[in-house]
Amino acid sequence: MTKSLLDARVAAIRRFNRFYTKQIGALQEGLLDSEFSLAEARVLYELAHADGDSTATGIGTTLGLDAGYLSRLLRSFEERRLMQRRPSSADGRRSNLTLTRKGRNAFTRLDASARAQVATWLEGHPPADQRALVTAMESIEQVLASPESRRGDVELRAPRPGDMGWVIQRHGELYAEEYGWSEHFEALVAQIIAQFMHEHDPARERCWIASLNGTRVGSIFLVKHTDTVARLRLLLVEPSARGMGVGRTLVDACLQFARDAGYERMTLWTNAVLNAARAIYVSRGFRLVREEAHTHFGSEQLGQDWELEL
Amino acid sequence: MTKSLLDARVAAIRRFNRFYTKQIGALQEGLLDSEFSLAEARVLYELAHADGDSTATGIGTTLGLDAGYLSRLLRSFEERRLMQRRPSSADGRRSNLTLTRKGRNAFTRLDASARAQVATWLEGHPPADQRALVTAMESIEQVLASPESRRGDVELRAPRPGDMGWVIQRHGELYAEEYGWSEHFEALVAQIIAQFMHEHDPARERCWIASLNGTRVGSIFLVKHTDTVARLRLLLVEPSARGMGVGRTLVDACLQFARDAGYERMTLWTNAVLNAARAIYVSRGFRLVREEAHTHFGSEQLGQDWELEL
DNA sequence: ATGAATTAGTTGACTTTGTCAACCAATTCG
DNA sequence: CGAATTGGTTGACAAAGTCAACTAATTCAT
Repeated sequence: MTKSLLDARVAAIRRFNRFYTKQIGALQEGLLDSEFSLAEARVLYELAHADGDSTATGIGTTLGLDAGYLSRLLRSFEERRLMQRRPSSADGRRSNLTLTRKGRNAFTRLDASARAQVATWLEGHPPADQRALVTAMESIEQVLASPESRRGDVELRAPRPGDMGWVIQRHGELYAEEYGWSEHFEALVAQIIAQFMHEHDPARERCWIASLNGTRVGSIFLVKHTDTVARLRLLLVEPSARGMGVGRTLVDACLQFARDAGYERMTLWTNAVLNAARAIYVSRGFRLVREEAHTHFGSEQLGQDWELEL
Repeated sequence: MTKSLLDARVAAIRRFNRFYTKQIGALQEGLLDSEFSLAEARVLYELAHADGDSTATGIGTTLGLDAGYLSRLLRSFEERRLMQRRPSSADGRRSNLTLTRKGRNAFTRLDASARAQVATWLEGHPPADQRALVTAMESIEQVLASPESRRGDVELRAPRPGDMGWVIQRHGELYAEEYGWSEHFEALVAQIIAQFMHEHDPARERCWIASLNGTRVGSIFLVKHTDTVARLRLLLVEPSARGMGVGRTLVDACLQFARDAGYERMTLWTNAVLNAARAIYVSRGFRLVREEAHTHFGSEQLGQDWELEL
């Protein structure tokens, strides 16, 4: 990556941090007239959401609080009869922390008022902004969350409004960005999809959209080539979701469906530069049957026909 | 809006706030081994970026700091020879604050190390994630920034890779969401666009994409109906950009182009529910020439043909 | 099995950060 | 002109956070 691009991103992130520091400050003013400080409210939240099996150290590390500070904070909770400690049976040093009924009530009240405050604030923005906001926040969380926790399950589903356009859009953008392909490629994709939407036999032709945590991350189409030969088209996996087996899942869904629909063979056309896709085809038993150079998408490409007996 | 939708959004925002509170905490640990506290660093930033004409109260309100706290903080800056006060000529109560050379140097060092820290952190994420992150952050800022500051200029441009897919996608999503139209509408849009991409005469047919701060916010197409009659199609304005004259700008570009291209008349087909679009057509002199009910998109609609002598 | 190292948690001493009310002096408003 | 407001300072104080030293239970290495 170029230095200037990284610099620009760093600047954008620092700007956002400054901006959101103020934002969070504004939203947390509601705590001022509650009986809890910000740190207390955060701890209370953790206690309420891991009820029974939270320990002081656990809370300390998740919230990044100093052990000493937390210790005093917890003692004050105990003195206010909001929380109880039970010595851990497994480890004599540890205590298990549970909210008392009073503590749970206090949390419920606090939570409700915080929710109401955010709701009021949110209602001051037009619905379209609200949606944009939530989408953007979710995408930030997803990117920054640890790789383990972001491995939500990839789900395959039937297309919904906007999905077909998305497939065209992402094909156009990604192949232009990664391989420099011209607008003729996007035009070809649009042509294929318009044709598919206009008329397809749902019993023998189908499209799947892969989604991860509600975000579109991939697509694949199976269409009829002849009565006995199925054709796989438009396999796409978002860069952000690569290496998670999305492509394999999509191809396997196609194979399964093609077998069930009574096809005897599957064929597909791809290009030699697409290494990741080829690896999947090879692993599923496809064989390369023909290669032909072409320049349909603005540069010299090696088109390939692959086939598989079902 | 339904209650549950608002609730879900509120929950998402609160989750993000908790999440990002930790994130910011982690990123600010770099300050620990500098000579400045977080509050000091923020004030220093403000001083460096409004050099000469910043006042104590101004900084206090932008950063949300208590006047008393800030007063002491500024005195400590003065004692450390980082900053100077000059009494304001306009207002005897005020002082204008300027960083000394030493102060500017200190800021430069601090800024460089903060930037390096963010860069290191950012480089731990794949480029696709970085891009997603920056995009999402910019979109949050844009939504939450004051309405004045977000009125960047709307620009019209020729389509680029992904744009055509985007037009299809947003038509499909928006009309499904706002009017409950079926997938047949997206199919129609895909058909029109596939046709346009496959073959159009750039001298007499054209597409414009409206963009605001680099984000796509609208589209319009002008195609040949007959040699003397132009047809306007696929006028779309993102909800987030409505009320900013995007639609008018797009229609006017079409009218201008059609006149220059030698057309004598312009026609368009729309539906009665689309009030905002109709207002634009009326204001530009279009006349309603025919209405016809249809159910192409899943519900009873009143299709309308409009015309304008150029 | 045992001594060393680590971990969970506490405590005292301390700094930083932030709040509140009272106050002064210059400015603006009616 | 006097009252209200604004920019800024100060004292007193509370909240938030840091650091090092400590105890007791547990784990690890040999």
